[in-house]
Amino acid sequence: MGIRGRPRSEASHHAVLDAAAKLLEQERCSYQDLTVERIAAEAGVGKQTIYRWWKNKAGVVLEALLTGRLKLDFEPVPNTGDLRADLMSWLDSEITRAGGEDTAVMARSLMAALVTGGEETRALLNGGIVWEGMAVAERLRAEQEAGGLREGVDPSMVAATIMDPFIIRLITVGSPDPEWMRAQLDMVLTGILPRD
Amino acid sequence: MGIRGRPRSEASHHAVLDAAAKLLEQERCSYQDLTVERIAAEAGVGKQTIYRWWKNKAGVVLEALLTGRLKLDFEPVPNTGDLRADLMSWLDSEITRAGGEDTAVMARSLMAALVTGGEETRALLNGGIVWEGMAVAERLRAEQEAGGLREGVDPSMVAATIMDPFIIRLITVGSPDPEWMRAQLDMVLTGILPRD
Amino acid sequence: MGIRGRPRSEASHHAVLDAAAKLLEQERCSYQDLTVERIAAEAGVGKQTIYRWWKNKAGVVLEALLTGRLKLDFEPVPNTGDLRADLMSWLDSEITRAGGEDTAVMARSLMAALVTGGEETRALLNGGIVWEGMAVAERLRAEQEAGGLREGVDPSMVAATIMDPFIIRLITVGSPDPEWMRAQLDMVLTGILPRD
Amino acid sequence: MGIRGRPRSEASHHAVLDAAAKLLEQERCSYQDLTVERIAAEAGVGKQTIYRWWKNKAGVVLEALLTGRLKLDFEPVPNTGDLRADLMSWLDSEITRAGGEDTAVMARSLMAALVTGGEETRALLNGGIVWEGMAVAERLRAEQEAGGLREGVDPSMVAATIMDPFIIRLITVGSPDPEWMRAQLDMVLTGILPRD
DNA sequence: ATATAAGCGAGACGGTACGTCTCGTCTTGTG
DNA sequence: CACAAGACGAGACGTACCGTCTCGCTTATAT
Repeated sequence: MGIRGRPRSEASHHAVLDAAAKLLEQERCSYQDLTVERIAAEAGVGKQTIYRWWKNKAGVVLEALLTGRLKLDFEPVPNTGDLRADLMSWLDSEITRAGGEDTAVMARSLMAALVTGGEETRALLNGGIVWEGMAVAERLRAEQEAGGLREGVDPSMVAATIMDPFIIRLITVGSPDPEWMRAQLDMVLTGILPRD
Repeated sequence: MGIRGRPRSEASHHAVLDAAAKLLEQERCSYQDLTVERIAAEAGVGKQTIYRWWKNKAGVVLEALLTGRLKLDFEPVPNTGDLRADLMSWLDSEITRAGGEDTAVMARSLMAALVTGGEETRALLNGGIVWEGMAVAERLRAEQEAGGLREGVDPSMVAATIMDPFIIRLITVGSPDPEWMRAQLDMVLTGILPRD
Repeated sequence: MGIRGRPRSEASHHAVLDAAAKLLEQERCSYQDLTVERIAAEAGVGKQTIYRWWKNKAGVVLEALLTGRLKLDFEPVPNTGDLRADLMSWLDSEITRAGGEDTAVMARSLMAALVTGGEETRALLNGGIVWEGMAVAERLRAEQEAGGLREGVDPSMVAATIMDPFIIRLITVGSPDPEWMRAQLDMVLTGILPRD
Repeated sequence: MGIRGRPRSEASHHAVLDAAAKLLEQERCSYQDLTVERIAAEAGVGKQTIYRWWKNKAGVVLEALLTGRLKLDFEPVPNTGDLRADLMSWLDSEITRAGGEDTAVMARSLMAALVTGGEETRALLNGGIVWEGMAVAERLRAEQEAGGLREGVDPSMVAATIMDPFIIRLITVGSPDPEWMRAQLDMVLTGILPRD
C-alpha cells in the first residue's frame, strides 16, 4: 500500500524558497522585514504550506541559503601563484563590493536567522559555517596542493580565521577597514610568534 | 538661565539597564523573550521612559553591555610566561564553561541586538567589538611588553583573530570543538606559511 | 467557485458583543473603564479579531445596543386607558429606578460611544435614536389606535419630545426632577399655546 | 496676616480658557483631539498650572463654556409678534447653519466633557443645561409677558422641550431634519391631545 | 533687606490604553 | 490529503495621553 493523499507540491516548495531569496536579495529587505506572510504572498502559496514543511521563517531562509538560492556572494579568489598577493587583492575588491551595504544586509539576515531560529534551525548548518567553505578556502586548497602551506594546516580553518573577523565586522560596523583586514591577513599568514 | 524642566532620572536610567541585564543574565531569558514591557516592569519604570531615551530594546541591551552590566563573562587568561600554554588552558576551560549554554545564549542575545537594532544602534559600538578587547587581548598585551610577540603585531587584532571564530561557533553550533580551537590557536600563533 | 478562506466566526462575533454588554451592565463599568483589551479577554478573543470587524470600541458598544444586548432598560408603560395617568405613573417609577445611577451610567456610556466614535459609528444608528422607539412610543401607538391622540400626531415624535429632555437630565444631572418631568409631560400633552 | 506666596496668575487663567476655546472653535478640533498638553502649549502655560486649578480637561472646557468663551452660538429668535412663525423661521435658519457641522462638533464636545468628566464636572452645570437658557427661552419669555402663552407655562421648560430633541439630533445624526423639527415645534405649541 | 512661601514654565516620570503587526494554528472550500 | 485563502488567539510593538513630580525661576508677603 502506498502513501495516501496528495503528494507534496514541489512547485510550491521551490516557489517559497525562491520568494524568500528574491525578497531578501532583490527587494533588499532585511530579515525582520521579511515576514512569513510576505513570502507566502510572493510565492503564491498558503501560509500553512510554509509551516507544514518548515519550522519557521529561519528554516526557510536557511534552506534558501543552503540550496544556493541565497549567497553571501563572494567572488572567487584569483590564483596567480602568489597566495599573499591574491588574497590581498581579493580582500580589497570584496571590501569595496561589501561596502555597498548589500552584503552586510545579507550577512545580518543570515545571522538573524541563526540567532532567532531555534536549536533545530542551527542544526541545519550541520557544523559547517557557510561563508567559511567558500572562495578563500578554495584558493587555500589549491595552494596546499601546490605545497605552499605549512605542513598540517587545514585550509578551511584558515578560511575561518580570515573570514570570521571579516563577517563580524561586516555585521557590526558595516564595512570592514581595508587596512585592518590586510594587516590581519598578513598576520595570519606569517604567524604571531617571532621567528626564532 | 539654566536648563528647564525635570532632569532625567538617573535612578530610572540605571534601573532600566540593570533590569535588562538581570533578565538576560539571571532569568536566562533570550533576547527574544526579553520584552520592553518586562524590562519596564522589572525596573519599575514606565514604558515611555525607555522609549524616551533609547531607540529600542537593542539600544538598551547594548548600553547594558557597554556599561559593563552584561558581560560575555570570560575569565582572565593566566600568565605563566608561556603564552601558548596559557591560551590553550584558558581556551579549554572557557569551552567547558561555555558548553553550559549560558555563554552561547548571551552571545546570541548580543548578536540579536546588533542585528535587529538599526544602524544607529550598531553605531554605539563605535567600531569596537566587545569581546575582542577582553581577556585574550589583555594577556597578549602583557606578552607584547615582555617582548614575546613578533614585531608590529597588534594584540587586539590577534584577539579578534582568535575570538571571532570562537564566538561564531558559540553562536551557531553552541559549543566550539576544543580540538578545532586548539589547532586554530596553534595555527594563528605559528603562522600559515611555511618557514623559509 | 465559492468564497475562500476561513469564514468569520459567529461564536467570536457574539462573544465580543456579549462581553461588552456584560462588562457595561453587570460589572457596572463605565464606557471609559471598558477597554478593548478587557472585552477581548472577557470574550476569549484576540484583540485583532475585534479590530478586524469593528472600527473601535464605540462600534462594538453600539452594535451591542442595536442588537438588544444592551438596553436603557425602561419598563413598558402601563395602559389603563388613561394616557396621562399612565405616563405620569411610569415617569415616576422610572425616575425612581433611574435614580439608582445605573441607568444614568448606561445612558452616559451610550452617549460617550456616540460622541467619541467617528461619523461612521454614528451612521450605525441610521437616524433612529434608540431610546425614542421604546416604551413611551409603544404606549402612544396604542393610544393613537384608540383614537386618543390629536389628528396627525406622530407617536415616535412625541416619544422623542418626552424622552430627550429626560435623557439629557439623566446624563447631565443624574436624576431628573420628578416635578419637572411631570410638568413637562403635562405641557407636552396639553400644548403650549392657550386654547382659543 | 495675609496670604504668603505668589498669587494665582490671572493671565494664565485666562490664557488657558482662551486657548481651549480657540482650539475647539477655530481649529475645529474635537474634544478628543483637544489634549491638556495642547491647551497648555497653546496657552504658553505649564501643564501643572492647568491641573492646579482645574480637575481635568472637562473642567477647563466647561468653564470656557460657562464664561462665554465657547458658545453653541445660536442666533436670537426674531420677534415679529407671531411666535409660531418666529420659531419656525429661526429653526430653519439654525438648521442651515448647524448643517455646517461646526455646531454639531461643538455640541458633541460639550457632551463629551459632561460624559467623560466626573460627577463634580457635571456639578459645574448647577442643574442648568446650557443650551436651554438661550435664544428660544428668551423669545418665549417675551411671548409670556405679552400674554401669548397658556397659563402657568414655564418658558425654560418649553425651551428644553424644543431644544433637547434638536441637540440630540445634532449630536447623533449631525443635522436635524427640518421637516421633523418643524412638525415637532408645531406639535409642542399645539399639544398632543385632541381639543375637546 | 532678606527670608519664606507659593505659583510659574518646562518637561520627565509611572502608568495604561490604543491600534497595528506578526506569529503559528485552525477552518473553510477546491483539486 | 495537500492546497490557497484567510480568520483566529496570542501577545509585543511603539505612540499617545493622563495626571503627578521635580527642576530653576519669579513674585509676592512677612519679618
